[in-house]
Amino acid sequence: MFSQTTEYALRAAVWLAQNTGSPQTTAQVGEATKVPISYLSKVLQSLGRAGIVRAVRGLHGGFELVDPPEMVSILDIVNVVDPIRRIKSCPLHLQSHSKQLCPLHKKMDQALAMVEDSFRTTTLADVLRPGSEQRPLCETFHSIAGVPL
Amino acid sequence: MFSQTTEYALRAAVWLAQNTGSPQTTAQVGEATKVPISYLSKVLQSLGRAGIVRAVRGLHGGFELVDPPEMVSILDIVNVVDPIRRIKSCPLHLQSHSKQLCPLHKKMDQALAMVEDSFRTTTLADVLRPGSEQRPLCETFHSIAGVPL
DNA sequence: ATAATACTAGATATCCATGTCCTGATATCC
DNA sequence: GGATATCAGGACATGGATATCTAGTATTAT
Repeated sequence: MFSQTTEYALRAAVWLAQNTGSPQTTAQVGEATKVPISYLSKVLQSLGRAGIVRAVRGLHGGFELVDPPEMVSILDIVNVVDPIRRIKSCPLHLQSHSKQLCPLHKKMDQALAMVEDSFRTTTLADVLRPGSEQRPLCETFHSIAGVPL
Repeated sequence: MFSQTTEYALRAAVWLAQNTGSPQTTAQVGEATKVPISYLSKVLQSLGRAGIVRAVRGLHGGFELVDPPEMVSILDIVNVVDPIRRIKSCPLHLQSHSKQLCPLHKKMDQALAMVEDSFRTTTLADVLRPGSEQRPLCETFHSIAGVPL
C-alpha cells in the first residue's frame, strides 16, 4: 500500500525533525532509521529538490529541514516520493462517467481521500509529541548507533 | 497506492456481479472492463484459487461469482491480489516498540485501517445499487462491445 | 468421435521500484 | 593550498509487477 520509498522518506523526515540542532549526514540518518545509506541518499536528494530539506555540504554538513516540524505535513513528504493519486476521472475513460465517477471508483477515491486528509492534518511535530508513548524510530532508554540518547 | 492488478480485479469482480446470469468469458470481461485479456486471465485464476470466482470450462463457459454479490466485500477481492498489510509490529524491529507502535507507524497503520474498514463494509452489491448514479464500468445508454444494454 | 470453445499453467518479455557504486563538485579545517 | 568531509548525479544491478504467448486440458455441440 505504501511504498518502501515512502516509508524511508517518512523515517528520514521524522529523524530530521527530531534532530534540528545540527545537520544530519546521510549516514547518520540511515543508521538511525535503518535505511540503506546509498538509497537514502537518493531519497534525500528528492526531498531536497522538493524544498523539504536542505543539503549542507562539507565538514559538519548533512541535511536539515527547511521549515519547522510544525509546518511540514506527512502528506508533504509522501507526495514527494510517491504521490497519492486521487481518482479524478474515470480510469476506463468512459464518456458518460466524465462528469461523475461510478460507484466503484468513487469508493476507491474516498479511501484515497481519507488517507490524504489524515496525512495532510498530521505534521512532523505531531508525531514527535506523543505524550507518554515511544519516541519515533528510537529505542527507548537505549542508544542509537552506539550514541546514548 | 492501489496496484494496477487491484484495479483490474475489482473491475472484473464488479462485472461478474453485474452479470450473474451466465458465465462470462475472460474475453467478455476484458473487453467490458478494458483490461488486457491475457493478464486478466491470470487475475481471474487468482480469484479462482481464492474461491471468489469459479471457472466453467468448455463451450458457454467462463467465470462466475461463487457467492452472491451481497456476500463479497471489496476487501475480499483486494486481499486476494494485493493484500492490505496492516503494520502490526515495528518495521525497524526496535525492541522497545514491540509492544506498541511509535506515533509515526501508528498513524500510518490508522490510515491502512481506515481503508480496510471502508473496503470491508462495502460489498459488490453496494456498488451496483447506486441510486441515480452511473452503473459501474458501463457507458450509460450505450453499448458494451457492440452489445446494447 | 470430432470440432469448437474456454480455462490452466508454464515460459518468456518488459518496465519500474529498489538498491549499489563511483566520480565529481563543494565546503570546512588546518 | 592540501586534506578531509559531504552531497550530487549518473551508471549499473536486481527483483517483482505487469503483460504476452503457447501448449495442454476440460467441456459442450453435433
